[in-house]
Amino acid sequence: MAYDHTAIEKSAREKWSGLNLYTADLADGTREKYYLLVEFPYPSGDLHIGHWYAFAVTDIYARMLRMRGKNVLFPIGFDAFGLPAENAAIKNGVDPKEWTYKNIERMRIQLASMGVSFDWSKEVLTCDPSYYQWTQWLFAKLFEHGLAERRLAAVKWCPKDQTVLANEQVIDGHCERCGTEVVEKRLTQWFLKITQYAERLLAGLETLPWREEIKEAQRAWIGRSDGAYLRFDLKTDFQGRTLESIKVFTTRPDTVFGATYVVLAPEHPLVREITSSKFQISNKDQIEKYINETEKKTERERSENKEKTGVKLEGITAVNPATKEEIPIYVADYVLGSYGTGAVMAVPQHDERDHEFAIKFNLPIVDTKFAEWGEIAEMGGVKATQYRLRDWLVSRQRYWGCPIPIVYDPSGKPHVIPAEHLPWLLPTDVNFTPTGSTTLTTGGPKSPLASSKELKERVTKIFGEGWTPEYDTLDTFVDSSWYFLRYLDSKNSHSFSDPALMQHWLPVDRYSGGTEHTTMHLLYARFFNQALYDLALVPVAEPFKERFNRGLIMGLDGGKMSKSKGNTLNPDEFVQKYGADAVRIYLAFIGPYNEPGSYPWNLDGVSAMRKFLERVVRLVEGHLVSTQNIDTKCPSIQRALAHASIKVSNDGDRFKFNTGIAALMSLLNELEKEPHVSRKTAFTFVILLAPFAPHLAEHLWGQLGGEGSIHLAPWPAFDASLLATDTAEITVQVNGKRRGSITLSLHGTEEEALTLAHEVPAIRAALGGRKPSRVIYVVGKILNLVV
RNA sequence: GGGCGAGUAGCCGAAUUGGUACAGGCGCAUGGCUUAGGACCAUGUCUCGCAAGAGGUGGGGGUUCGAGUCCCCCCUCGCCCACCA
Repeated sequence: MAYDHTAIEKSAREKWSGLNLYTADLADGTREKYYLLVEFPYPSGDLHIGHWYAFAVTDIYARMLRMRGKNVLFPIGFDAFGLPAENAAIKNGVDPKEWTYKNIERMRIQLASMGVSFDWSKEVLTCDPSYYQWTQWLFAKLFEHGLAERRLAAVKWCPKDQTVLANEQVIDGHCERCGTEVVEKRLTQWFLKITQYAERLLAGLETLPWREEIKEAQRAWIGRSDGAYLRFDLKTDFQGRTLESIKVFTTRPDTVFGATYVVLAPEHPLVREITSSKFQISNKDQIEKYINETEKKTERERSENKEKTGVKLEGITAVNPATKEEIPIYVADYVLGSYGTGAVMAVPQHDERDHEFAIKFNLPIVDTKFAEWGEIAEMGGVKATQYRLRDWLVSRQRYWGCPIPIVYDPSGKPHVIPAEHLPWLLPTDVNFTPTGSTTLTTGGPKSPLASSKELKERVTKIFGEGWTPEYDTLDTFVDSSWYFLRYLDSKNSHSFSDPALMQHWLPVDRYSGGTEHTTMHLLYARFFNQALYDLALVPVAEPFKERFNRGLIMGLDGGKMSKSKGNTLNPDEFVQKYGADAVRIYLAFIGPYNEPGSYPWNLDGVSAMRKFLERVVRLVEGHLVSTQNIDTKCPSIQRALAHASIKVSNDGDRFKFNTGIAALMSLLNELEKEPHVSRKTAFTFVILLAPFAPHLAEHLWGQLGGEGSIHLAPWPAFDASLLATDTAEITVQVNGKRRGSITLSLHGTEEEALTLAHEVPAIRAALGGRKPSRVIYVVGKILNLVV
């Protein structure tokens, strides 16, 4: 058999490992730099088709750019902290660290089987102290500048994973990781103040050449709303302390005349104050009961049950600042405590939700005039902007994560752990099982780290008696918010990254990743970098110039691959049968990589790619005997080669590998028709194929007598003039209908085109002797005669 | 419910700026080569028509000499957000 892929791939990989082909020289400023980044994997220990799609296809571009003379940085690492390691520990009693490093070891080998040209010399492992030392250092910087803050807040809690979650990790009221319904808890937790950057994150999008849908998804997530604050004075008939007013946020201050009641969220501090005080509210019990009921509800129940509920505060009213009328105040859970001021003015005439509530509670719905801004300002209205974005909750009550570099003094005040004590090591003497029991904080759950004796002793020893550790670890999204900075200088023990290298290599030129990270990792990383930029720690505010979201490979049934559906496919099976190169080409050919569509796996498709490669082998081997370069003078072959070279290159730039491969197939079809294909032509073809099928191309290169590795060979350069022909076939239309064509010099005039057109019988017939009233002539393309 | 994207052949998909719609592949058909073939090679493959020709990019309208591409309305699917005032 001419194409023994197993042997060919093995020997190609051996050759590469000896040549150190893919190590980027970051200090080399002589060639144009290109930082190609792909989201690093979690070391689950199992390489699936999704990984192939992510890495093998992106690799095509890395290889192509290298051959095109760019200084390419294509690094890889592992996002190695996270729950699965810990769950394995709980379930099987293995050490999370051991579990993780073993998986990494396995995945390195699996990744190598793809023939991906990663630069392993810059590998980062987020779980390694040499890495998380700097995660901690950066966190400390954010803390010092007021961008990390510990505060009591209503947070989302996953009962199964026994940890809090960031807003972004709650999907439809369920835990993003395990799908368990989340509950709300009031806990003191660490937050990164991403909301301070809402405006910057929006503005930055305008500077980026990303697909509109990615930008739009981020804009929607940030959720900017422009409106105003208005004050509704309270009218009370009780003695003692006076509550002056309720501040509401509205995007429609002009509808204030129609506000017929005011609603407070059950979490609104005023509600507590009113019910717990001596105020003369006649239905305190009822209100308290309602608040308790609301607290018991999950987020989902609260939003899914659209039936409006609420309780009126009896004995207290508000004054509409526009009409000066006294209006009732309600507590209702359709108003959220975490957005705006937690209080709204209800305008049933203009707001659907208010309308529904008004109907149910029999409140007036009045048609009103609209207020001018001048009037609103006179009422004390102040323009305001609100965001849907919430601060990023980064505390996790889990073991296998980066320890938060904080200690508490005897009074409970948090202090950053000084840099000299970093890395602040994750203790090993812990009970991994999260207990969920309450602790010293505020009725919060207990983190696994709280079971470590060593950690407590460490703190006492360094900071003194009465000092206590922070027991939570950081959300793993913090780890991955800066890993691409570390790639540039992964061994540096004095700094998180080298300023000069960052200056040269940032921003990342192209970032390839999954759609699911649009409002998580991609947003976090942008925020993190903007913050570091403001602290003069990184040279660019926007870390990623281009962003490409890839699609999804579906199962044979067209559905999303999942173990429960039993429609998963094992890439190893196909690699064994058809070879890694065929699998790579298949994935690249399955659809446009620059559009996040979903592409069903097709068994015939993989074998078709294998056949294509076999034809390539036959072409090359069949012409090995020829030492002459007979066809290199043949203009049609030269044009075909030039065309393919330019097409493959351009399509690569657009991440359209499907059409690039189609161009190679067309080229092969043409070459197969030639009676004689020279060695030089075969060389060219194999070089064009190299980014796609790196192993086979390496093999054929050797057979043809190529020196060294094909992956160091320069991309074939063709003069664009080769493609420029003197003449072109021009479509001739009569009244917009195609009636024939003429062949004409590109320098030909409209008169010449007309003369030639009149010589074509079909065109003459269509004209029927009439003289065109209008002639549209587009050089090299079309001649349209309007009669 | 709102936002964004998409809809092209039996299937996956091509179509730089508005300029010959369907490249490439799959599948299918016919023929060749074969003891045989699920291998390989050749040819064909949007629809109607013997042909000349006519029609055709989810449906309807519009702009234009010319629309898959631009504009308006509708339908379907996908993704994101969703009681965010």
